[in-house]
Amino acid sequence: MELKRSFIKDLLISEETDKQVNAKGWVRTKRGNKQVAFVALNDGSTINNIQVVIDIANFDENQVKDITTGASISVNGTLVKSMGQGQNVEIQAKEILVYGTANPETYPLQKKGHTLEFLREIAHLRFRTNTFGAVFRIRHAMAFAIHKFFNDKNFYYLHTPIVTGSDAEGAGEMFRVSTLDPENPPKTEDGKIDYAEDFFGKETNLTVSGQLEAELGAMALSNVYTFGPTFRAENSNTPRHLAEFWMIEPEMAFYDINDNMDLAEEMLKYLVKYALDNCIDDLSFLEKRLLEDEKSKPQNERSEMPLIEKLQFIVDSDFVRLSYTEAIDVLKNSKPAKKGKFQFPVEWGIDLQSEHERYLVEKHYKKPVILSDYPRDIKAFYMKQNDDGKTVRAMDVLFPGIGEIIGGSQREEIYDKLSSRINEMGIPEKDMWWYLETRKFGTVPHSGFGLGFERLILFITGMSNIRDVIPFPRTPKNAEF
RNA sequence: UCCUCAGUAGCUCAGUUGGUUAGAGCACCUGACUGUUAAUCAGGGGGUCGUAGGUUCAAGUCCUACCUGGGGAGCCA
Repeated sequence: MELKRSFIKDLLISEETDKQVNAKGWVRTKRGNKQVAFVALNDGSTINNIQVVIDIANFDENQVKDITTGASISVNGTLVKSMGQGQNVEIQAKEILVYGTANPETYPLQKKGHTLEFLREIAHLRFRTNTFGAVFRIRHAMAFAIHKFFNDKNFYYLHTPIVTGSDAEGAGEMFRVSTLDPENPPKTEDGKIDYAEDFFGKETNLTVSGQLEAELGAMALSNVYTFGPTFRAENSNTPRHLAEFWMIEPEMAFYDINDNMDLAEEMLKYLVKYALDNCIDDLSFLEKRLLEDEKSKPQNERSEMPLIEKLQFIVDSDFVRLSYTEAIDVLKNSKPAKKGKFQFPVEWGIDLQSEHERYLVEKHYKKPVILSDYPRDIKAFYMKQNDDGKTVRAMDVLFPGIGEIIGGSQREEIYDKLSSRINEMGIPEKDMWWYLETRKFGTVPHSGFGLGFERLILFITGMSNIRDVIPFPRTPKNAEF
C-alpha cells in the first residue's frame, strides 16, 4: 500500500510512534559504519532534519552507496523513539527509493560551512542550506503577513503596472522596455529614435514605483496597497541595493502625516511580531549563525543584542519621532559634530548622510527613529507643502543597521500647489494629466509610504547583504540564473 | 561611479627579503570501526597560483591594464 507522504516538520513533533510513515526529501549527510547508516533528511518544511536509520543488512549495497549528500530519496519506515541523543524520533527504514543521485565528487555543497559569497555563485543550490532555507521560509512568512495585515485593516491589494510610460517621478534611472531592433531602430526626420514606432507607441520603462497609480486607486477605494517588483537601473554597488527588488506601497485617503507614521510603526511591529510568533526555529538558527559569524569581528562591530532580543525590542519600544529641524539640532550638538568627526558637516538644508542617520538611530536614541518635515528642496514634487514655505510633510523610518527602511509622505492634494511644484521642477505637465485630475475631481488629503521588502527581510533575518535575502539577485553586471 | 582590500586544490586559507618538486584543514576515494550527531582513525588522488601583458638569470611573490568578489561612500527602498 502506498503511504501518504508526511512533511518532516510534522513527523518531528508527532506523538504517534511505531507507526508506518513515508518521508521524501534531500540527504544532508550520511554517517555510520558497515552495519548501520544514519541519514539526515530534509524536505524544506523545517530547518530540522529527520534521522533515517538504515540497517545495511536489509538493503542492497549499491543502493546504500547511492544515498549520498544531495541525493533525493523517498523512505518508507517506522517512526520510532530515537535510541541515540540529539533527536526525539527517527525513521527506521524499511524501503528506500532513490529518485536522483548526487555525485559526491562534483556536488558542491558540503556539511561544513560555506561562505555566503560562494553560495551566491550556486544560487540554484543554496536553498538546500540551513541558512537559505531559513531566510526564504521567513521571506514567505513576511509576504503572507503583509497581505494579512492589510486585509485585516480593509486595504485592497492593487496591481499597478510593471511597464510604465510615466517617467516623471524621478525615483531613479530606469530600464527601457522596447521591441525596436537595437541594430537598426526607426528614426525620426531629425535623426532621433522614433518611439512612435515602438510597441506601445511611446517610450516605456520598467516601473520604479507604483505610488502614483496607487494614489489613483486610493481616491475611490480609500485604502490600497501595492506589493510587487520594482526596478532601478542605478549603478549602485552596495549590500543594501538591488536593481530588481520588491516594494510594499500603501496609500490611504483621509490620512495625514501622523496617521501615516502610526500605520508605518504599527505595520513594522506587526511584521516583526509575526516572525517571532511563526518562525522561531529559523530565527534561532539565524541568531546562532550570526553570533558565530561575529566572533571573528572586533567588539565594536558586533551587534548590540542577539537577533531575537533585537526583534523583541522593536516590538516593545515606541519609535522616536522628531522633525528634520530637531534632528539637525541634535546632530549639531552631538559629540562627533563638535569633535569634527562627521565627514559631511551638518547644516539645515542638507540631505542627511548615512553617518548622520546612524548616529541618531544607533548612538543617540538607540531605537527606530521616524524623521519628518524635511526641507522641500531635497524631496519629491508630490509631497505636501507645510505652511512655513520651507518644508514638506515627508517621513522616513530609520532602522538600526539598515538605515532608511520606509520613506513616505502626505501627498499634496491641492491642485494649484501641485501644479506649480511640477512646473518648478521642470516636469512636463502634459505627462501628468491623469495624476493632476485626481486633484480636480473630489480631491482629499491622503498619505502613503514605501517599504523595501528586502530591507525588511535583512533586518528580520540579521543577514548583512541584500543579495542573500532574494532568491536570484539582480545587480549591476549580474543577471545569472 | 569613487575609495579600499582580496582572488593559490571542490571549499576555507598559509606561502618569509623574488630562488629547488607550491602546503594545511575540510571535502572526495579506499580501508578499519555494532548507534552516529560537523562521527572517529589510517592511507590515497587532486593545482595553467583570476585574465593578459611586462621587469628579471629566476615571478604565487614586483609593475601595468582588465575581470570578479568583499568592506566603505554616493544614489535610494
